[in-house]
Amino acid sequence: MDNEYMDSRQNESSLSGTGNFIHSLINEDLKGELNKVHTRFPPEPNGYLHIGHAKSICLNFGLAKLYGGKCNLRFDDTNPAKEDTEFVNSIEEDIKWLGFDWEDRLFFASEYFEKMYECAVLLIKKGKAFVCDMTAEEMRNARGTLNTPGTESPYRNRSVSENLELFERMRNGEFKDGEKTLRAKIDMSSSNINMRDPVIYRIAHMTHHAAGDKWCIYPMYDFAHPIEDAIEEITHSICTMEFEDHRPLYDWFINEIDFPVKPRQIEFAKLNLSDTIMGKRFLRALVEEGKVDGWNDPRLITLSGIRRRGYTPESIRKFCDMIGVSKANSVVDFAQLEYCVREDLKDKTPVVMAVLDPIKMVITNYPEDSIEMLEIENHPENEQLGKRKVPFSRELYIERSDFMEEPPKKFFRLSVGKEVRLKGAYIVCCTDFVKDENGVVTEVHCTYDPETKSGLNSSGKKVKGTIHWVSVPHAVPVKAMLYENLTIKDENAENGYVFNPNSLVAADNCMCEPSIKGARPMDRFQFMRNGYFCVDSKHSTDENIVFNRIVSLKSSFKPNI
RNA sequence: AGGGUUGUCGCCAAGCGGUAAGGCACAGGGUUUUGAUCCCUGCAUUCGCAGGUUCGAAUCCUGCCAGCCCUGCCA
Repeated sequence: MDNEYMDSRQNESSLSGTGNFIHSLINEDLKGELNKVHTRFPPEPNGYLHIGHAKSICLNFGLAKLYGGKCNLRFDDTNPAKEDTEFVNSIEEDIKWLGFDWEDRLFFASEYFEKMYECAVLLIKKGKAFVCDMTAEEMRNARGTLNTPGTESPYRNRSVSENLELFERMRNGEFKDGEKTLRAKIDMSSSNINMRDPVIYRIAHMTHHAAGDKWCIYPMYDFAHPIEDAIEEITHSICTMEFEDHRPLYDWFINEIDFPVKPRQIEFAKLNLSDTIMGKRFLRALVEEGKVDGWNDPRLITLSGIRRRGYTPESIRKFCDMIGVSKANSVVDFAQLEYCVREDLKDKTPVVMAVLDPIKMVITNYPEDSIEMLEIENHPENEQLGKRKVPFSRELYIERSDFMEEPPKKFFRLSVGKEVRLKGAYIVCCTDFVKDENGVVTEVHCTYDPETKSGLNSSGKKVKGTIHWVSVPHAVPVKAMLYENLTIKDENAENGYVFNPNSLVAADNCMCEPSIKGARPMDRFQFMRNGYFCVDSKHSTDENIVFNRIVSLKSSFKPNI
């Protein structure tokens, strides 16, 4: 490696802040024989990607970028029972959306089946693998336990030629599923159960999503993965902690098959998010029971769900960057993810006024038929976002929560006798209000001060609160989907959580200023004081716009004090 | 006859024998026509616990303790 390369690498490294333990390992490797970094993201196409996968994607592609190397996308499709082309498509889409590019390096483990078969034959010839006739149950019983050694298979000492013949017959479909397996011959008394003569090939008469019916024997992960890595000349094979015990096996195959390049497996802790379940089984159940709106329900932490919710790829990358990489199993606070979207959205998202829970405000001293078109900036700081005209009239919708009959101290909004500014318009003073027979406030009456017009305030009046509003005759009704945690804690539940039936609240009467007309799916807005919203890509139409709340705004307002 | 691995602030996380970075959260204060943003300020005399080595230990040694993973023909 030349010095120039080293220098640029270190500069990049220092730019990205403090490193993690994987950087240290790679740096050490680079001081030795190794002169390149080549990683891979190897999903099994058996489901949808979630934010935990994003961590791995950012790690693998990020490492490649940092070290001027490459990262492959490889589908680890060695088990036809679980895999489907539908998932390879969604996975590719999710990775692209996240902003990563595998260029021309899209691979499938199934492309290597012939090579893997040859490797198995090689092991047999070396006397390091044998065909076993034990049933799954027999094998389980012979495996021993965590505290006791296993016992050797009675078929362990078959001759090389018999093993060769039997293995070929396995491939030719002469045996039924489960009738025979190919096993590595290692050590039945190893304290590492993965080393107790693990199965490396099983029989499965099944159509493979990519290979079709070409094969009826399929390699196991432990055997296939090191071979896949070696074929692609992966230098650092990064996986999650639960594979730590498999590393000796990984190395065993690499050494026995004697690949010229020796990829190194490194394990890191997978992501856990507070109050969130990543498990496929849990998610699948919600989808199948119809409790959520498909795999891309905006409450789900699948990448497709999070995307539909309105999270940006930048925010996910920032998040993955921020949480770091270590071996300690940990739970990241969801607030950290929310911080990342707000951070990404705050400077580039136009602000509009929308009232989630409207009550009518009547400005009693404002002329009946008058309409003013007020010019309001689209963003308080980012002038590039321009301005827009917003109609103002005698009757407005305001947020129900912006009026209180009996306000607590430090309530900066409306109550009788109190003043607020209507954003971009006038300061109004509440004079009285109307209640229905149930005691529910239905209307708030105010008077406005013409001297206080936005930008032209000659009254010298200052007011503590500014609220948003929408002109009644111009209001565009929209639907706003407000989300809470998908799950709630329940000690009796299998994984400590159950579905939260209140995780979705639809604000059906949401009233929006007319500039919202024409909003397209995936357009994002800040609804002033209410949070960031994104036009739903599934249900929104030109006539009936549906919004998902991505995240609320932070608030230091403490009611009830 | 178990093995592997982890333990640094409420939550992430640097730290690699020279006297505890940073972010999130939280709390105060300032600016503000979003109770937002922005800007200050505060937030671990201590690193799972107990010993030891050392002038000096979160870092090295010994012994405990706790969490997580492993007995699929899943990945």
